[in-house]
Amino acid sequence: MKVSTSLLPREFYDRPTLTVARELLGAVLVRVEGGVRIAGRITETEAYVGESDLACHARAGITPRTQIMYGDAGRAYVYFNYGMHWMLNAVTETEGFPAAVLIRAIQPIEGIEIIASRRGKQPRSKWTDGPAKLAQALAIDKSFNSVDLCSRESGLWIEAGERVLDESVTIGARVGLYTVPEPWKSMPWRFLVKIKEIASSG
DNA sequence: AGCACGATTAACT
DNA sequence: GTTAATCGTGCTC
Repeated sequence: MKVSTSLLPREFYDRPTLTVARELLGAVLVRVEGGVRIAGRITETEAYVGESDLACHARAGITPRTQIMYGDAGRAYVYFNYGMHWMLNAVTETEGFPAAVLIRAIQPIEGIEIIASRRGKQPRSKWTDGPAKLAQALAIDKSFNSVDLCSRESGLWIEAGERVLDESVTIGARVGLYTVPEPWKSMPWRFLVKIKEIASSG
């Protein structure tokens, strides 16, 4: 096992959001809870870019909820949805420009027992294959909003992982945007590692 | 102060 | 394929 630090630096996030969303595939989301590591390889992301993107929460401008997206890159934007689900995003781009990458799915690597205890009612393949599922598996909630993902202090960060080849990546329209108008609804800003790759590597 | 809605999931048919 | 669950947020009154 790799022991040396491979924490993704702030410069990684301070780039165009689509680039960050693409390159986060294969990176490792890490959560330390009571000294125990829970980690997973990121397999699906979506980009939400600026006030003009009507699917992005920042379409409403700066509010108490969205101000984190206007801040420095590399922080976590965690918000509540549908009355019961937490979603984890990584803030991207230069301070002042609101954008973030939604982390939609991971492939469990470490802390399997803990993930199983939280998600065990479901088949293993469904433990962390949705944004709210991985948040539940890693015990991520409102208390993680605005924490710095470029530091290990908060117990939540992202490490560099194996590079995912373009031929293993599927790009498509973001999902769940039922009432978002075109062209935003169909923007190909969703990135996922092909199922075949997930199955063969895990 | 009140209200409609949502970057979803799980349990139905 | 359909739908209920459930509450923070932002907009309207």
